[in-house]
Amino acid sequence: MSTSRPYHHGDLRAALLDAALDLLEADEPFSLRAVARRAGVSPNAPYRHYEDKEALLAALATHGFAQLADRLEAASEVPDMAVEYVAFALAHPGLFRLMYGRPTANAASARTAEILASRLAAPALQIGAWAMVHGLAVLLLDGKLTCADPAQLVRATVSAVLTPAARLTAPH
Amino acid sequence: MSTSRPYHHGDLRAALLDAALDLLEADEPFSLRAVARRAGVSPNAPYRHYEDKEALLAALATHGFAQLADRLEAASEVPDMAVEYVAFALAHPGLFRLMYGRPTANAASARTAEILASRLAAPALQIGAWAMVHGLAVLLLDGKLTCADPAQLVRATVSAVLTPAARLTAPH
DNA sequence: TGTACATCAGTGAACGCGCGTTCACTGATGTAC
DNA sequence: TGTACATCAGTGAACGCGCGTTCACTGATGTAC
Repeated sequence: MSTSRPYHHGDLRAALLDAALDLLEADEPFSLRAVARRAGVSPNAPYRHYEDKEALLAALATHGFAQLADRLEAASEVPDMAVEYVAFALAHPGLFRLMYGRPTANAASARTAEILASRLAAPALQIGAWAMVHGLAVLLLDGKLTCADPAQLVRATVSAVLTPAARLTAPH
Repeated sequence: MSTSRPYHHGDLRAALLDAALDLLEADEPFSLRAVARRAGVSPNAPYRHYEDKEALLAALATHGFAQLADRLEAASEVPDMAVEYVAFALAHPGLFRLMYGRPTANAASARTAEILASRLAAPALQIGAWAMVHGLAVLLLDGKLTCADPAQLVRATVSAVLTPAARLTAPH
């Protein structure tokens, strides 16, 4: 990668993904043109690598879900997973919203749900835990809940609500 | 209100709110122009009644929160409130998203949170309950959870997760 | 090793679109005398 | 009761904008002979 930009980019496909993530991170208005602009490329260069805007969005969502699933998998206990989930949302608000705000990419989200579920016995508990953690994330993102230390809030909430419930259905 | 539309509308302010709600209900792309169109009025007629698009959105959000709070207040038990909350979101997806997806209107949302909270003792429980119910609503709206009978799902989840936890902190 | 040429990955200009908003206007209403 | 006039609530045309996408193109790359 010399300093004088060559005509051919090298790996524009990846660069576009990065640029798009940057854009989401910066909370700037998202558009295909803006992505191209940030990648330092003409407005229609992306069409060499993604069929249309939708295709780029889908790639972003898939990427996001993979990252989230990795973080969740690395956490062994339910409270840690909850903290990771919310931390991911707060660290990448634009990406998180993108991931959940679109009809497709359910295959990508399935792994996330599975991982979360694998730590809890009863199905109703799995759904409840996911919903609660997701609700915390969304309410924090939207400013309906404010909190200086979100991780602490998540731990407190999980231990007040979830752990006793989980205990009731766990084998003793 | 004669059949031949008079030059003066009569109550365009309210009609615009209705048109906007219709538009949200119909899940059509929301714009000030679309609202005016649906109200049968020229593109800039709304400016007689709302300072700008933002002002109309704020009025919609306030209206939505008032309606939601009324429904919650009418429910006396926590599980019923949870069902109402989710039912409202599913019945008015566009409005619900609008309500929560904007920085302002926190005063309007406060009443909702208070009502939800007033039924539970510990603060962590209040937050957890709200988060879980909100999470269920959002996941259902976004198609990440699918369910033939959402009300049943909400009841099952609440009774599996929330009630035991509430019992643990309630005075006996 | 050298050259012809197909292929690939970019450019830059242009399209049509709907948007929020502003402008100058006009028809209807209601109040003062 | 009748009229002049200020005020109000609409109209219709126009603005500048950024968007997604298409078009015809061109510079760079790599392969066949």
